[in-house]
Amino acid sequence: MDARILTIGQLARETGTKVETVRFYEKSGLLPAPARTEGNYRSYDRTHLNRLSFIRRARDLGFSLDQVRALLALSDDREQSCAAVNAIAKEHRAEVERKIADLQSLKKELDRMIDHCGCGIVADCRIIESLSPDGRR
Amino acid sequence: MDARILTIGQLARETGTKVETVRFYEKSGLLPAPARTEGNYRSYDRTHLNRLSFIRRARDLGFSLDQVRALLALSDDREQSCAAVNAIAKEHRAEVERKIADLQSLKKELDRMIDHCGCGIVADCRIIESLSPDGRR
DNA sequence: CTTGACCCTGTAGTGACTACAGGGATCATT
DNA sequence: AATGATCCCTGTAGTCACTACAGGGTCAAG
Repeated sequence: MDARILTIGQLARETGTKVETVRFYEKSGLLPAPARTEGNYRSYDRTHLNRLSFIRRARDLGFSLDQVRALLALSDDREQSCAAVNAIAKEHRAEVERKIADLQSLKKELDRMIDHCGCGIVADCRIIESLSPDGRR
Repeated sequence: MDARILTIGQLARETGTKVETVRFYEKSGLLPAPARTEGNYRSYDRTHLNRLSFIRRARDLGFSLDQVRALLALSDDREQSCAAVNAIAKEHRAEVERKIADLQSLKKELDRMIDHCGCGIVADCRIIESLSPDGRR
């Protein structure tokens, strides 16, 4: 067992996290509260480092904190079927796909607005016009 | 001038907005505070209806409230050049493009994870593995 | 001892809403 | 006039995932 002990600042730096965020995760129940030094400093070991890395990785992939929470619980039970893991990941992927579709549709509308803007004065502005009810203001 | 007067509920329904959101926009300074009835109900006219429609439309297109605020100010000055309007819209479009690219990259990673998941038990789960530091837990 | 960096807890803010709570107003019906 | 349903009011707090202080303590090096 790696006996390396880390302060919160060290843990944060190693995982590309802010100190405040680490404390937030602890408060949120995602990261277990660590032992403390005599000076009341948090004292992290490799277990915490691994867990925080997992959390950050999942967050970077856009999983919500609740999804991360569920994934962590699942990953703690190694004999469990990974069907639930799969389901979470697939639902998340579906959501990402929806967001992409929404944004692409949105971009098309913005393209239309911008490409039709002759850019003279506001009174003749096609962007303002298309934001206005009935294109009449 | 259309003399039609609307309550907040009517205004909200006509613009697909929640009553609370209308009050929020008023508090945020986006929508001017309307006259009041003797019973202290808000009393909206067509000007407000037009303005709220503009706000909703811009919000639907993903403009931030500050961007909407700027667009409203620009649209109130009809002799002004619409270069500033154009700039706001283009910046927003660029942001949407960035988001799309991010999400597409993210989706690729999720695809990779999910497609490699044999889905047996957690100990062999490729999703959990790819979330874990060094793929070793 | 001093200094600078880090740590602690608690609180509040971000952006854009959203949801109460408690109480008043309005309208239609009886 | 009473009643019930619906709407309105203000104020407060919550959502999500952080983020940024404020005020004070700890640690290590000089």
